[in-house]
Amino acid sequence: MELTPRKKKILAAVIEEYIRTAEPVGSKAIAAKGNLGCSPATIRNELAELVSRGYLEQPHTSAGRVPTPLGYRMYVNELMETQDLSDEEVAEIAERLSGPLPPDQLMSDAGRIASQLTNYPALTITARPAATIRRFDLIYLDANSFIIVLLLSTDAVKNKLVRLPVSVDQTMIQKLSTLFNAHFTGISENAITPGMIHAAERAAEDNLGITAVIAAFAIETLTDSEQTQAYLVGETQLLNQPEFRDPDKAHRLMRYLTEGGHLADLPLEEMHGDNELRVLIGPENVAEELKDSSVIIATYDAGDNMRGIIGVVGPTRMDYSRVAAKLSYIAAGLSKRLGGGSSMPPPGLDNKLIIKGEDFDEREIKEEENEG
Amino acid sequence: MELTPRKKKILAAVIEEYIRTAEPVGSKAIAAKGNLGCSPATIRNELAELVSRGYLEQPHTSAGRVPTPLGYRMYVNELMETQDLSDEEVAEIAERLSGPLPPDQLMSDAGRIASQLTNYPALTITARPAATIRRFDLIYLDANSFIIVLLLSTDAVKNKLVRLPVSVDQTMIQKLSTLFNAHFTGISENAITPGMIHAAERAAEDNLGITAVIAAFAIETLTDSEQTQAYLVGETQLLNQPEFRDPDKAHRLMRYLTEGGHLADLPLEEMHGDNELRVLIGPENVAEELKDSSVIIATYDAGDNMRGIIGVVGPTRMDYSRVAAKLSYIAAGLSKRLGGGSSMPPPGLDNKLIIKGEDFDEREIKEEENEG
DNA sequence: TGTTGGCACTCTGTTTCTTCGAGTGCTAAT
DNA sequence: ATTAGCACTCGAAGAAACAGAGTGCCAACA
Repeated sequence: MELTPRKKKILAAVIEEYIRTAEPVGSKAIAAKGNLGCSPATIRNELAELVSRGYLEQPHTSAGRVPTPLGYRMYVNELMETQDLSDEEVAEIAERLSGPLPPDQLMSDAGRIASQLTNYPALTITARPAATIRRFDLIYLDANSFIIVLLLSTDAVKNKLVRLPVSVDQTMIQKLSTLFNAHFTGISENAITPGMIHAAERAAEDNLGITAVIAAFAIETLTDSEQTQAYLVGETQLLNQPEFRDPDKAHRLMRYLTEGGHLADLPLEEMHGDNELRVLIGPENVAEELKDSSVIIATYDAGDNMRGIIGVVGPTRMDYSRVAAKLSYIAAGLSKRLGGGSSMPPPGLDNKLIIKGEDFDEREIKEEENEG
Repeated sequence: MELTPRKKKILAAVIEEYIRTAEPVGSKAIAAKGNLGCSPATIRNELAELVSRGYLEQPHTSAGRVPTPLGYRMYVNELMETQDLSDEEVAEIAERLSGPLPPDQLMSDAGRIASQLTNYPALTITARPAATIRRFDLIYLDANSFIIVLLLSTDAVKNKLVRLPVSVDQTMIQKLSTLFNAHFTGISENAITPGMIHAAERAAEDNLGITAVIAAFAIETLTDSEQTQAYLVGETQLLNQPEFRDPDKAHRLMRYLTEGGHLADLPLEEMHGDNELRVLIGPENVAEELKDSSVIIATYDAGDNMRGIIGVVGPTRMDYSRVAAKLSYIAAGLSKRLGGGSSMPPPGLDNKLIIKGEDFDEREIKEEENEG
């Protein structure tokens, strides 16, 4: 059953006030905001119903109301208004994303910006598609060393300096270079078989094991290139939040975020279209450690078939509206920089972003719940 | 004036007990440890004197004693006994440092190990000596792109994929490659002058600005190579320490450590010989934010004239002896891996490490200090 | 029927007071 | 020089009292 417009307004008011103050909010405070012309008593009736329908809860009888995850979900899906960024904010983001930085740096910088602007820890995740090698080059240095240079299909260039315990001559290196270019380009990691390596070894008349070294580097590079990388910046911001004044609680979450690489597998299945935000509220997170935190992520086009995620983590009492606006602008900026052109998008664009969330069930709370 | 042997024993006992419990320690507790055959009353006399000489202090009358920075300094310099690592610890460190990892990874891994083994945040700093370019290679890809490959004097290889808005032919690339190899190798960053670049441009008959692009990359690479890099791992461990139960305090220190790159300039002047530990206790740290923390750092030989620092940060009530043992073994391991051979040093070696600290002044505390 | 003022009630956070005990410094005895 | 004894101090912890914010409900009202 739909909520009446007034209930929605009240719910939104409670949530916004709670986000602002982190204190349970009472009927009086809402009435004082003045938006709806009715008395605290009326609001109390409405609040009671919002509680019984699961959108709010009371820490104890005779305290104000606090939003439940369901309440936040409703707020995010239907109630909250998209915020505009201030001109300064737009300018700052644009400025900081416009530097002549290499993609990796740009992305980690974007995380830093997100964290600083939202005052929450920010995460960045880059998923790389399986790459292939586009070109091999072996640069002969001297009898005992050469450099392997690999150009990947993603335009990344990888290299390695190889020192040999034995001598090779320049023609051998040349031969190997040609061979590898002929047979090892354009294929994926698991297409490189021991058989191929042996064949190349024979063809180059290499009895020093150089072929194997090169092949190993190729495989290693391809394997690495597939890995998703995840970074976290601004963990310390958590300590600003009243809900993390308990050091143990803070420690638990921070450990989860920084250790064990949980970050990487966190929202991978949440990868979705560009210019779309996703909000995971409290128990909607699969990880136990995140059950009373919220995560907002935006996906962006990182160019070359790569897709990136940028997001922030915070308590469920997160300023969804503000964070969404900033994240989406940052993500749009990254898409522009990495995917398409090199200038920043107009700041108005982000209003069109879709905030997509989970479905939710309103649950009826029984009048009386016996326990013990 | 030297402390009597018994005073030293008592001071050591106080410090060790305080490190263990984080509570002010009383005369009774020390007597109970049994090492010295005298009664609590005697110990009280001795304690009183240690207080008046500045090694200990009392949070308030009728509380136990707490070490002052001077007390810790004395402990570190003269009192503390070098600890041996357990076989498991030796095995774990050796195991984790023996992987076939590239140097960068190895160093950041070492930080992780240090943090996990000591339960304090760990920092790693790498200072790179100014590098020169040993060799230039330009790899022609197609009319619109080529790769720059630089081999540095440090054996590092850097590269960049350049895409051009205009066409070049292979001979031009070749010509530039030869030119750069002839004139831009073996020199330092600031030896590259605009004049040189112009000269090269003319010599190569390059009117497309390609020379400038290559030169810019060379300069950028050289600049980068000089920078010291600093990492911090395990910041969250701070939250374990009772002295950081106050989230604001913890936040302040963590922010200092993680932001603004203070880390890099922290103990740079503390660079010192290999296999030597340095301990900075509380106010001995120059940074205001570290005034009631301690830092222990070990320097290791990172090979190729590079020098690395690995260390931990914690409250002044740090387990100096335990941390010193672990850090020195890790540093020795890194030196071996990166500098000399590739096997781990024997675990006994670390006992020979010098713990070098600051000089200190014993200050006489007047019987009565009037204030207000 | 929905809204409102009034009022008794509940519950928490804060403050104040008390108590408890660890630890001290001092003194006198050994 | 060391030690036992003792009075004293001071903070931590607990108990009691208090204030106030907020509620639910009832009766009055539009």
